[in-house]
Amino acid sequence: MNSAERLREASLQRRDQEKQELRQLFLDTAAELFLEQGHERFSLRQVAERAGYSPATIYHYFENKDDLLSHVIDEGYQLFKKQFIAASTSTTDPIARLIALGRAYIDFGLQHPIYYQVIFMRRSDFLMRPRSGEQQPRAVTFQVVQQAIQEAMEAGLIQQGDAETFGDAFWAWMHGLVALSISMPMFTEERVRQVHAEFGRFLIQGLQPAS
Amino acid sequence: MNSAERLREASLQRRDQEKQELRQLFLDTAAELFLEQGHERFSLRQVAERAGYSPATIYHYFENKDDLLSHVIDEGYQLFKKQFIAASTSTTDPIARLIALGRAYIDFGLQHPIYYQVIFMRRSDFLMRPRSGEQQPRAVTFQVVQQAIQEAMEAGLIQQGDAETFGDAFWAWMHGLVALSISMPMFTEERVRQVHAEFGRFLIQGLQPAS
DNA sequence: GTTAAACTGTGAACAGTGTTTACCAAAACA
DNA sequence: TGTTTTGGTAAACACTGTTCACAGTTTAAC
Repeated sequence: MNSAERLREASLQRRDQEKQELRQLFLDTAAELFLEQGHERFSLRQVAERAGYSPATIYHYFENKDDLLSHVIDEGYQLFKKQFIAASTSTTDPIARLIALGRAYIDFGLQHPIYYQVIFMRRSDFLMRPRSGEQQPRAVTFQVVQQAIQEAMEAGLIQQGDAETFGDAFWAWMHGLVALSISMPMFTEERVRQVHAEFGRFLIQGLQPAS
Repeated sequence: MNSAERLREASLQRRDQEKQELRQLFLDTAAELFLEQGHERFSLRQVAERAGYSPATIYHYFENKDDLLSHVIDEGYQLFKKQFIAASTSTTDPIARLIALGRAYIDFGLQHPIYYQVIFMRRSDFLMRPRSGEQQPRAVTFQVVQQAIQEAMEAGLIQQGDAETFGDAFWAWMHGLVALSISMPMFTEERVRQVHAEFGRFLIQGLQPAS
């Protein structure tokens, strides 16, 4: 490889990096604006203005508004995934794991309501249509839950039954709490935690195997 | 009252009725369009066009888009209320009543997803801010639930506890099922009913008083 | 009966939105 | 040195909710 070729390659690389940097700038600005304004007010033109570019420029880096938004949402989902997986690996006891998963789920919803809202309430289609070869979210969020349930059943810690149905029930219960807290101002964080704690007992009690 | 006065009054009445009729036309057209297009696409200008009037005319009958929409939502809420109250009065047994209320709640959500979505997921503020002297929705939907819970507790049918917390848990559970079915296509009506039926048993079991 | 006031509806405009297209300057290539 | 590709943009299009000045009509007052 001669000098001219090396120069050419370096130039290409630099250009490519600059392109990636601008793309990242749009992504960061979009995420910032999205978390500031929420899903409803989030506007492409505002992203462009804040980033210091014309609205049309964004279309050279993203297909359209949905495309840009889906990447922002993905950041939120990765955050959720990380916290959820961390809770899953925090213990080996199936029951303790289920409790930890429930807590992690609710924690995420309460700490990142805007992300939660868009991921699980408004634009769930972004998660349902698998992106970049990944599996569906149901896989990661509820494979882990279902696995814990399965283990608990096999260990005789809870009643026998269909693990998938149990998993969906688990999801519905957690989602109900978080979604209500987001939609209804009266449903404060404190209230959610109290209902969750108090009623979790009855659930566990009802799930105990007949002795 | 002489002839001239009577004529004047009749004329006034006619004008007033025409005004009410046009207002109702806007309301009907809006409800129709809303149920057709959903909350996101619902547009004032489309309502105007379909009703055969200029967009500006609507502003003589409603404050703004939100005002018009809130009246549409109210129709949906009245429907919900009717079905919910009907379920409540269908039996005197507290446990049976709770089960009937749960079923009615889920039925409404599955049969009127667009109304449910806007009432309980997107624009809950419309219900929270009391309109036309009515009480808050929490009152009607969950007074009835709380009452049944209270009765069940007093009759010794379920464990003692805070009826409000029990009511919120009931709500969260039902809302979780319905909200997931609306957000996640995989959560079919069939699946919701199955999870509801299967898991209701465990809930009831867990709530049974220690014997 | 004439005049003034109130009512009813509208066209046009404003400030937004997402998106497309033609164009321009600068860089890369031949 | 042309020539071609690239990165960015202004302008336009088709929408949105909302406001406002302005008509035509109906009512009220003198």
